Amino acid sequence: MPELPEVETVRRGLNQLTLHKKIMGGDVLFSPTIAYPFSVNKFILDITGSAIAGWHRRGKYLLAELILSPQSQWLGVHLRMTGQLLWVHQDEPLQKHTRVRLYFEDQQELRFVDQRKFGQMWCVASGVAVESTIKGLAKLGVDPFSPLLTVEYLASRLQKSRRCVKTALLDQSIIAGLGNIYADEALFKSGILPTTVCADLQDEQIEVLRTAIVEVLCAGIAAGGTTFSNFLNVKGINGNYGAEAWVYHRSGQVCKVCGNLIQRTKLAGRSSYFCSQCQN
DNA sequence: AAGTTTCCCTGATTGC
DNA sequence: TGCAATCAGGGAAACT
Repeated sequence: MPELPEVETVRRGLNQLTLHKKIMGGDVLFSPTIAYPFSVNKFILDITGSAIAGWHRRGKYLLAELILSPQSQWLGVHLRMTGQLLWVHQDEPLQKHTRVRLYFEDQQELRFVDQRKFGQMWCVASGVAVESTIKGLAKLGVDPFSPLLTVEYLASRLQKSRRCVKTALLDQSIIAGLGNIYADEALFKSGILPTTVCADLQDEQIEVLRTAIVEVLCAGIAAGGTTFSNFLNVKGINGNYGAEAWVYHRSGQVCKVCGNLIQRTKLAGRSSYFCSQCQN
């Protein structure tokens, strides 16, 4: 499940490998992957001939600036649960769940592989704001690495809410980029139970939580993403974060800090892992 | 209106 | 052994 660190890992890889490369054409093997424009043929037509000026990230969205002189447009990608972007030679045998192929010069290819078919791509026409085509972007809250993620901001978003803090952390309209793994890890590092009601959090706890969020995301990026969920970077290499997890996916195993057994509960339909001794 | 549930999907795992 | 039920989860839509 690609979260911010995994998406950031992919972004950096794409910026190393695809910069200034020109799209010569493409094939869509599963049309629902293309969210916009509604015609798959128009999508391929629109992007063909343009060159990649750079990859950006907003939350878990990837945005490539495409230059088709003198115009520039945007290619948006969301990996959702199982999406992968792989930079391969066109002769590379197709992966089982290949959904979209973008052909570049020199027989190179950017391949979108996505087992569960939740991933999406958009081509946003030049002169159009990306948020108006990629609706999810308009709803995103602050980036965890932005100076806008202050204790005051978090307090203002949390203090009125009766939701569990874990559920709030997964809400992309508050903080953009956290998912189930790093939310659990951040709560563990903060010593806060996932079931804690947002409104009950003290300012000191919010400060600890804010710091922990930034720390776990930085650790995830430094490790090149998590090993969970078939995550691969653009070169097809798995990340290293899994072995470092304090609580995620460790129910029944001993807490690395206190030796207690890690527990699991379900909040808003998502598994939450925690240590009832370290978190309270 | 805020908060919860459902849905989309496939492969691995669990249970009878 | 074999098949069916369950689980996994990002985000949007449908619901309460």
